[in-house]
Amino acid sequence: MYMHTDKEISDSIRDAGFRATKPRIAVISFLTKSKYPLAIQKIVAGLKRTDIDQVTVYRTLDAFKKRGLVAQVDFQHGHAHYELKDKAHDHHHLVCTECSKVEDFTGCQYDKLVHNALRQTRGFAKVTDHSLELFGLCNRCATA
Amino acid sequence: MYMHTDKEISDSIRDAGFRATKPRIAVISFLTKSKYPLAIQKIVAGLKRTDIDQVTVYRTLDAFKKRGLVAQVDFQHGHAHYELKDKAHDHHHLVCTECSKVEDFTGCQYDKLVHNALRQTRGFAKVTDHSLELFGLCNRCATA
DNA sequence: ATAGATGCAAACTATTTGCATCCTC
DNA sequence: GAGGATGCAAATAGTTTGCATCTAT
Repeated sequence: MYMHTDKEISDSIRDAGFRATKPRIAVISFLTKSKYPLAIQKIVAGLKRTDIDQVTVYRTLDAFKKRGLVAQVDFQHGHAHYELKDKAHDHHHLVCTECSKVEDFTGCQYDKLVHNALRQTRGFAKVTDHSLELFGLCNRCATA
Repeated sequence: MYMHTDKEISDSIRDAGFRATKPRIAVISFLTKSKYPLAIQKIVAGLKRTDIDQVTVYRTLDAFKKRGLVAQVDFQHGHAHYELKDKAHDHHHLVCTECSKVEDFTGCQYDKLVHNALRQTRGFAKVTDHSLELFGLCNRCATA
């Protein structure tokens, strides 16, 4: 999702079928700058100078998620995290259960996984998305 | 997690380092009977004749989760689901995004996944758990 | 007997809804 | 100008905490 200028962001928002409003551009722009999935509160906090309401952030992320622009990620912290979806570079997260440190990894073999799952189950027509997280201990927490 | 009698369930609770109380036995026993991960509310509702407080269910599941007896699963429905962990038979879920139908599948190649992830990342010492869900459309919803 | 577990009330956090107003297309 | 999007207030849902009481070991 190589979006850097406001123009590029606006276009991708319109491509997804939405109006390119200031709040939406700001949310996407902010996510573009983050290395890792963010909690809603972090997004709202990061956007506080722009005076965007929390509710708008919720609605924006929800809408974008439905169109596949944004991924909702669960770190088992009791609230959702969001990141931009980069369809060309599927990746997942390794999360430290002690300190919440996050690192990315790739190579979940999605196609294989889907094929295998559809073969085993009988009641599903297709797979449209997936979530995969690994939980463990980072070096620091493992030795502490 | 082949637990059917109260005796077996009690023992496994004690093995995990807890006291085998009526609420805990009831929660595990109830989960044993479910094919799929359950929302807290479903568990509380299913246990209503036993007069177990919601808070106790939360605490029980939380404690069991920490000891690896129970798995917390995220279907992106806004609340957690729980199921017994069967260490010998790792499985995952295919979830219909329309009607929430769930089916299991196996074969995520956990060891490979872990090895690959630890090789790619530099900051992690070990992986202790994983979550994997596929989302799609069931036959009924796909044709509707 | 004693430490762990429970229940109840209350707090807190996360998320959703309704509606009048606003702004993009 | 019309319909989608926003902001504010308020409601709802999900989860956690404090503390007195209870109970498994």
